[in-house]
Amino acid sequence: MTNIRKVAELAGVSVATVSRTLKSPDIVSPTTRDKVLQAVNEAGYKPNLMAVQFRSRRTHNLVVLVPTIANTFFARVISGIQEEAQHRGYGVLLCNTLGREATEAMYASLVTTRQADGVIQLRACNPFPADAFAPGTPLPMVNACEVLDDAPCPTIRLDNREAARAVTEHLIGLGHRRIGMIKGPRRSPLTRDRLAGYHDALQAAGIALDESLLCPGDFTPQSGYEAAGTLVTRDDPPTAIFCESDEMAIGAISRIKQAGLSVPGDISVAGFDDIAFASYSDPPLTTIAQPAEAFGRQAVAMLIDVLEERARDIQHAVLPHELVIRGSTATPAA
Amino acid sequence: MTNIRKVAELAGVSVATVSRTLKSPDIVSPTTRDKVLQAVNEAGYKPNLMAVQFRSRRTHNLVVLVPTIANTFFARVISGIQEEAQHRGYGVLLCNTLGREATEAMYASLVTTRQADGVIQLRACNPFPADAFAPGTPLPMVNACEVLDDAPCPTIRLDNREAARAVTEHLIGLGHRRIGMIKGPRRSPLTRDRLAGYHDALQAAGIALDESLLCPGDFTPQSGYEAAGTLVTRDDPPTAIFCESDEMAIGAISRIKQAGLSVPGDISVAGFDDIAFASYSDPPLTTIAQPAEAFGRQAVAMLIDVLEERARDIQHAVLPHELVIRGSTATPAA
DNA sequence: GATCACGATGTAACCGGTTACATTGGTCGT
DNA sequence: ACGACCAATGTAACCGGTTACATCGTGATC
Repeated sequence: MTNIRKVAELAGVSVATVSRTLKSPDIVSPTTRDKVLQAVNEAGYKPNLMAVQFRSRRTHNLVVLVPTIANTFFARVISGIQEEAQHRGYGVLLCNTLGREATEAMYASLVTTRQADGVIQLRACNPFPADAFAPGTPLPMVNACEVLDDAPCPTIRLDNREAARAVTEHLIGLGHRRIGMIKGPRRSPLTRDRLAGYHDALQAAGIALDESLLCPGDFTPQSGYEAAGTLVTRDDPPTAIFCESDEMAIGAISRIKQAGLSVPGDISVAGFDDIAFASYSDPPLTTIAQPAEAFGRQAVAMLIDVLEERARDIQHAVLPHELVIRGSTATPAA
Repeated sequence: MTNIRKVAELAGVSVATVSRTLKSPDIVSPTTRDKVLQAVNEAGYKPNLMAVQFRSRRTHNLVVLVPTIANTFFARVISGIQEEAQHRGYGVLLCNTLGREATEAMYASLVTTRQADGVIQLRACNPFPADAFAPGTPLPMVNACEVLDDAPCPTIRLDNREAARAVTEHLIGLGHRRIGMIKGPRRSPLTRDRLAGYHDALQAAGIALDESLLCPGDFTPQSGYEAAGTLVTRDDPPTAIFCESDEMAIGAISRIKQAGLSVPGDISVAGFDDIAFASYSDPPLTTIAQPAEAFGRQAVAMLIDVLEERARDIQHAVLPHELVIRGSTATPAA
């Protein structure tokens, strides 16, 4: 393997001069610079970045903890992360944690063992043990999408409560009074906030909450399919269903049709996320569009600000959402 | 930062003893082992893996070059990669290349600069310059899913020709004679092989090839939607369309319905991949199921075999596929 | 009792860069 | 002519582990 010493020998200079030529060319004389660069070429020398990183105590790698990469929404967030990281000269270590805390902790230890500089956590959970860092040190992490209420680090989120209120209000505006909801996982702040927004809208319209219209789900099409099954087979099915993710909405529509009902003729369905398939579903999905790629880009930007100590204090960003009305919601049948 | 020297001092032994206690505990006496382990605990010592990797010239990281992470099929492959890599003690550096050669080359250089040990390439392209490695050295890469014909490394693929033949034969068996095809990108071996399988089936059934029924696509729902538009607005639209990906099939179905036609009543549609949404589309998609996660797992296994020099010679694996018949294909209207 | 083998531990070189500090030689001012 | 100063370069310590080799003590063997 060609290393800096070989190049130095070849160029007839010291290793320091080679290093300087490559790192700060302006402080070596043009003559030696040329000699060195020619030797670098001749030897096909590429610095061993492992050594550079080891010496500089910086890996320029970021760990991304994603609950499930199979979710199209996260796939978009990751695209944004990737793009911004590449642009800033950082690499991305992607970790599919399936929401398991042990797995998250394992990957987070990439930071404590110096294999990565920081973590982007897409789930509401702090994967670091309490004593992982010296007190006073800012946590090398940002928390995006699903965020902790009292996150000890920068966060980037949507106003989920407001978004859910907007969707529900849209359904109420169409004339719906019995509105079901297919929720996300019980523990998730997303579920809690969206549920609160749903409540807000019902309350504002003077509609009493019917707990039995709330079904649990886990964001997958399968769970939407199953939850819709329980709603549809009731004696008094709702006339509209708000799903906390497009994937669940697509599963729900499939189940509703299977029961011989039409969307939106018999039941309106609204989703959340605006994934690519939302436009191609039949009918196209009314949903909340999230700036998924922006989540990723911003997360990287904020994390690097922390890592490179440009951040004065802990920032919290709220990104904009938009209600996108398509064909899956309509006035209820009389 | 606590390092091995602090621990050694604390335990009253040499750094070598600490290192040995952690790496091969059996060669130190139980007495010192206990002393050292206690010191490790007390100091909260975690080895700096950066240093370990630097010394051992092994990073235990794998680079994955994925054309687009937004594709649900690749998301599944990546899950498999992730799982197997974690199990084998390797990390995954995921790189969304968007099929750009320059981006691929940049990420591939993570290997030449010793930031990663090997590459899993999910596109038919060799991202390394010809002189990146000494002649005779096996290329630290495996090529999966879309593979090069003369790959200089292990490959894992599907028998795409046979799979496409099976789908087309299924459509012919239902009575279709005018079968359109929405293809993948022109340069891709996948496109070529699947097209060949389509030809095979037509030829075996004595159906003449109609070039005008072949439309280009790029695997996205959008491209399927557009391609279906050109097929559907013809004077003599096909009675069936074979799409080279489920995502395109879902786009195509959306466009066919928009034209006032029914699936499969007027036009049957078949896809390829069997993504999660395939079951929930309306109608559910007939498609070719690929063992996506197995692609990922096997790619990791074969790459590690190369890296750890267990592989005698270059292996090529062909994974099984399965025709899954659902509601989107049926006998053509009389 | 001297020799030897062996287990346990210490010493220090090494991986491949970066960089503080030392050294050299030349220019400039007085 | 002499010292101050500066630009250009070299020397070597350092990052934090691993490991070849040296050393030491103990018990077995002859």
